[in-house]
Amino acid sequence: MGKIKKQVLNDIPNSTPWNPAEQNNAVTFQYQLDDDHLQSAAFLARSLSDSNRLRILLSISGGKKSVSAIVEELDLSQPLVSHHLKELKRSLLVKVEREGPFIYYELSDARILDVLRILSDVATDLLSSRKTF
Amino acid sequence: MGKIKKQVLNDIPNSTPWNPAEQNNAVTFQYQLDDDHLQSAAFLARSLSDSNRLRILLSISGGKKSVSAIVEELDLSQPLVSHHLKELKRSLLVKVEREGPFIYYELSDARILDVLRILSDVATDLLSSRKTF
DNA sequence: TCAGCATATAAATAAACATTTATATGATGA
DNA sequence: TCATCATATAAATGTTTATTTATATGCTGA
Repeated sequence: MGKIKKQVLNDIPNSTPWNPAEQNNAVTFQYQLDDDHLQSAAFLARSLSDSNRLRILLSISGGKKSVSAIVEELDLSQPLVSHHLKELKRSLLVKVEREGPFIYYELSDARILDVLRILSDVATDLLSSRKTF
Repeated sequence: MGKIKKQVLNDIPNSTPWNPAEQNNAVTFQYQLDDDHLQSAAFLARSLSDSNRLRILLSISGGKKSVSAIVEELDLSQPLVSHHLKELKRSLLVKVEREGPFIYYELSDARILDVLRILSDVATDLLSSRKTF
């Protein structure tokens, strides 16, 4: 079954020293996640909490795309795509670039894909081993 | 007004097999993230989108804790903690265990901590040029 | 049985959110 | 300039959500 490669997590840049420890197939970090960090994480998680937004993010993860290209590819209405792009811009998850009448959007940090991969894996595992509930 | 059944993680279809073929060459992706997986990821992300819920998750990430212990530690009202724990249980992110009058909750998958770490790091980097979102 | 503690649930409220429909803004070429 | 395409914004709507207050349920010892 699919597990994300560990070196993806090891590649995470950070300025704090850390001691990884194995637990449940995950690298647990022992440096602190204070309330401010949790609030930032919650804010970004909120941006990732809509599946249409995730479809958009994935669509622009391989390179910049115009709004109309996204609209056609995902079969969503143009105002809806613009709305979600605005939200994603607010959370700095996309880079914007104008070229003539076109406006191009692009995923600003590829680690978001790692997050989505982990969440998807976790969901799969939780659903297959839900013996507890 | 027609009541719509609240979505639980189990409701999300996960029967689509992994596709070992690679098509997204931007990042080290091993499997396809199809719409079902994105929906699962969005569902879990939604559970992580509240900072009080993240504080609770972090609080029970090192081992099981009773509701009252969480309440005291985080200085939140008991109904609020119970409410959030119910949401976390709905998304299978916590394990529950009764012991006499006490009910213990525990993080069910440590990879969630990796997700929070990454999100926090990404937020820090994205915000490096400003103060808040 | 009852009292008391631990936890869950219900009800109410205000805010946030996703989506649709309609309209506005802005760039480009004729 | 005008017409048209690309995108953004506004308004409206129904839904979800976080939180508070109040009450109910469940367990245990006396």
